[in-house]
Amino acid sequence: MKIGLRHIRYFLVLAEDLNFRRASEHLHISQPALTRTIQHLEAELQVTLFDRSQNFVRLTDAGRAFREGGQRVLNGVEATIDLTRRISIGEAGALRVGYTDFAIADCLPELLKQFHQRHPGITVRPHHGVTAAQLQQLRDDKLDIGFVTGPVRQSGFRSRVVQTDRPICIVPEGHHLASRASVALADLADEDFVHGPTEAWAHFYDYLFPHCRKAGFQPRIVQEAFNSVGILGLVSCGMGITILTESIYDFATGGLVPLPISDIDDVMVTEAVWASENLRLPTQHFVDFLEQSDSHRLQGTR
Amino acid sequence: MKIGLRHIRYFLVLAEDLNFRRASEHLHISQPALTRTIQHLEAELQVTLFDRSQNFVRLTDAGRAFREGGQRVLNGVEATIDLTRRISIGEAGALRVGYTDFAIADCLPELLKQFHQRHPGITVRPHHGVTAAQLQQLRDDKLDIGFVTGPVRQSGFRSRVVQTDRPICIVPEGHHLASRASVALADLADEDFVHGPTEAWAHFYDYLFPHCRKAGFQPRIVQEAFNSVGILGLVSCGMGITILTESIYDFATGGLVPLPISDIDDVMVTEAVWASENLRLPTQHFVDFLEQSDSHRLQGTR
DNA sequence: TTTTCATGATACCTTTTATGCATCAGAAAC
DNA sequence: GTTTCTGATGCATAAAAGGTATCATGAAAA
Repeated sequence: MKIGLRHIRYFLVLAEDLNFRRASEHLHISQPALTRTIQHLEAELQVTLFDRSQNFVRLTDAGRAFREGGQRVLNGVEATIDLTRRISIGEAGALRVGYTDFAIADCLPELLKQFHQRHPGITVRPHHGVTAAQLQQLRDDKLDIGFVTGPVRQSGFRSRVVQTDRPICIVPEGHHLASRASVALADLADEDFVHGPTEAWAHFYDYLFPHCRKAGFQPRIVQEAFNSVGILGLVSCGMGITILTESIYDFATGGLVPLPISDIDDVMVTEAVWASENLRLPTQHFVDFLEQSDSHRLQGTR
Repeated sequence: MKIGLRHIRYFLVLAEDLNFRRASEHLHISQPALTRTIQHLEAELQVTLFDRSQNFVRLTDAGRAFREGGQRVLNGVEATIDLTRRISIGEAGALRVGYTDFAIADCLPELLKQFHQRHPGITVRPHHGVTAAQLQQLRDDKLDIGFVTGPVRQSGFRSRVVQTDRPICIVPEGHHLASRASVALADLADEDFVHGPTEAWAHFYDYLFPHCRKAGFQPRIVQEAFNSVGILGLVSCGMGITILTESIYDFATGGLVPLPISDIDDVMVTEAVWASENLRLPTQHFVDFLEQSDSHRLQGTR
């Protein structure tokens, strides 16, 4: 015969009462049933857990150890059952959220904060990644929600615009354009550009380069940085100029001048994107949350 | 029906195999028995743990959580059973050891180190206390073994001499006796003495004062310190002289001069003392250990 | 297509385990 | 003494777990 939770439950009540009859009443079983269960437990352990006499019952040293361990076990079982139930109804769980530099710089912090308030049991696990990487991770079920540079129109995904950014030109202090109130794209034709990694940033440049072509030039890339912070750093030390978004610029530490671009009318969108089917419950909750929050605060914050 | 360890064991094997038939073979039960056990588990939890199809079985998110928790529970049960068994045969446990300043200054560290080598599963819990306090704690079953200033001849206790100390006189550097090679007790009759707390140190002064009386004087106490370190401190800053043991003097930081006392022949004994009956297993092991170690290194080390 | 094979679920019966009732044996209280 | 606690035991019953045979379904083979 094997030890089961029943033995531990009975044992703990008896260890509390130190009286077979009273413990059996608390357990709503007969006294002989309790006596035999404890006997079986002791036989299986090959350990005497209680010193019995007609006058008193008390724990042995081994019994005390078993009480501590048994209590921990029961607590563990209860906690496990509770967590499992909560996960199954979507009250608890983990949500793997991907984000780009553009998303984390603007809408994401507030969005995640509000989501956490609504679903405090769901742990958000953020993963930084460029758009292409996030889409692949979504396909591989490595990610539940991505925040990417849109628009995303691949099949198998649904998406929702969460943020719009107007691109701005960023030049170092002292640059010959720095005193201008704004620039037109054509003004930048002869400038040196600092650039993000070409492949990884494809989604951003897919948006930007057509505008440059329309203005009659191909940006001259002189430096490639690893990420947006790196780009701003290279610009601030005079390696060239760049085009990014206002929210990214807010992260700059100084030595930079932002210039509106007069002849770009459309905006760069950041979208939340998720698989179109077989959503895990936390993901479904996040999608529902996104759609609800549309009624309150819509799209980009600037 | 309630969840038992059986359900968890079966579940974990199935979560590993993800195949009812193979899992049932690993469990040495029939496939229908496993199917029903898992059904009962899911019904009791009100949670679907496995996605089943004719082609594959896989864990749900909730199932993954239950697997982690269940594994922890089983590990906890196993560890608890193991510890309980080891305690019951005396392989593990706790030993509450009391000690005086005299004991800790000499024999105790080596003794405990050797005991730990022989019984690595037994945790020694040291409790500092003067002789009287330790004897009371032994009576109250707050302590298993005491190391006290002997001799102890109260009924209900057994004891064994573990250390003998020859008292020495300790004077500050520059004291008028400091240049002597040794002193006789009578030489100290007019000195100021620094003293331990009278009541707590009764067992030590019961040993010392009769010698003084025989030499024709009652020590003049000018300062009472809280413990032996305090006594040495007060002596070193010139408040008076004291009589302690050589092993205690080894703890002094400087500014002190030890002087043998020529006319004290007997020694101060430190004894291990324990209750004479109903010993806990760790205590019994320690007593056995003490009696064995007598054959190797006997009594005091100096 | 049809057949075969492997899967998990069910039905039915047997075995094992747990429980309750009645009772015993020993110590303490009266 | 007698009563009244205590925990333990014997026996019958109920509940749980297990085994065998079989079903339904979908994938792979013929």
